[in-house]
Amino acid sequence: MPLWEYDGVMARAATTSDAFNAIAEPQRRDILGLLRAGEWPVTDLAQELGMSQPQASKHLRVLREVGLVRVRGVGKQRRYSLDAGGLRPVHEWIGGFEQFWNESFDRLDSYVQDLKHDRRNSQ
Amino acid sequence: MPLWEYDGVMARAATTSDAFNAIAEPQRRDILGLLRAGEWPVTDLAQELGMSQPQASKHLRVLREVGLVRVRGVGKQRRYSLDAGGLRPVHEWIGGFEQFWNESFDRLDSYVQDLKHDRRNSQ
DNA sequence: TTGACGCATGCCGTTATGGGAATATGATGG
DNA sequence: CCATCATATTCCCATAACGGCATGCGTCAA
Repeated sequence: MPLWEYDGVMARAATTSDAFNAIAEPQRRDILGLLRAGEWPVTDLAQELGMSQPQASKHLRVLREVGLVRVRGVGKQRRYSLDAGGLRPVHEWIGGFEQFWNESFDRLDSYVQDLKHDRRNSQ
Repeated sequence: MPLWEYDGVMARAATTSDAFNAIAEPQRRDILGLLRAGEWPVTDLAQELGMSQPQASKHLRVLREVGLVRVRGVGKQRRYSLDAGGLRPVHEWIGGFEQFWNESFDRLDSYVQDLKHDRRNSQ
């Protein structure tokens, strides 16, 4: 049966396919943070962040695939650098909620007012 | 053996425990987006977004646990509302990269310059 | 109290994911 | 070509996470 006709149980969807998911992993955020300081060869980066070399490579692969880092070969090394542009969509999405942060307290406050009101009316 | 002495293979760590992970799921982002319009009872929300009621409840639970939504019982309904404050840490983290967005082109440009240079020298 | 409605949970099946360990691949210097 | 350093990939394990489905639970009206 062709894949496009498959109608069985749909399990978990792929998640390491966009910036949102890439930065959901703490270690990948650490990597990005480190890369703000400039280029890093994998081994140094792994040691600096206390992770194994394979793990570093794997995380870097994810970051590469979603376009958050770039690589450049220098001798036997592969130096990774930041490509922060990929974070822009996330920033913009979050930006759509910025106006609601300050409202939070107001809403909570009016909510509390409602509670008081209800209590007054029921005692 | 007590959990704290367990030293076997450490598998995947829990991921639905903070805002970063909560918003990594597209449907949860949809829910948050919808909640900007105000309070929503679960069923309406599920229908509006084309997801099953149980799925909506499950996603809402995650959002509740990481503090991105609030609930309020109204009759038999449970009305969910936005608690955008939880997005603030994400926004701040991303903010730490904002200065690198515009730099991106410069970096890419100098990278291209290097390439040209290398080609000139090797032909 | 009994239905009915609205929602939360539990269970199952499938896939994704992260970590460790071992191994493959690539580039460099001799 | 060969040995070596730097990385990437593969294999395996354990478990988290999603979706569908069935069911439990709480609230309200009759």
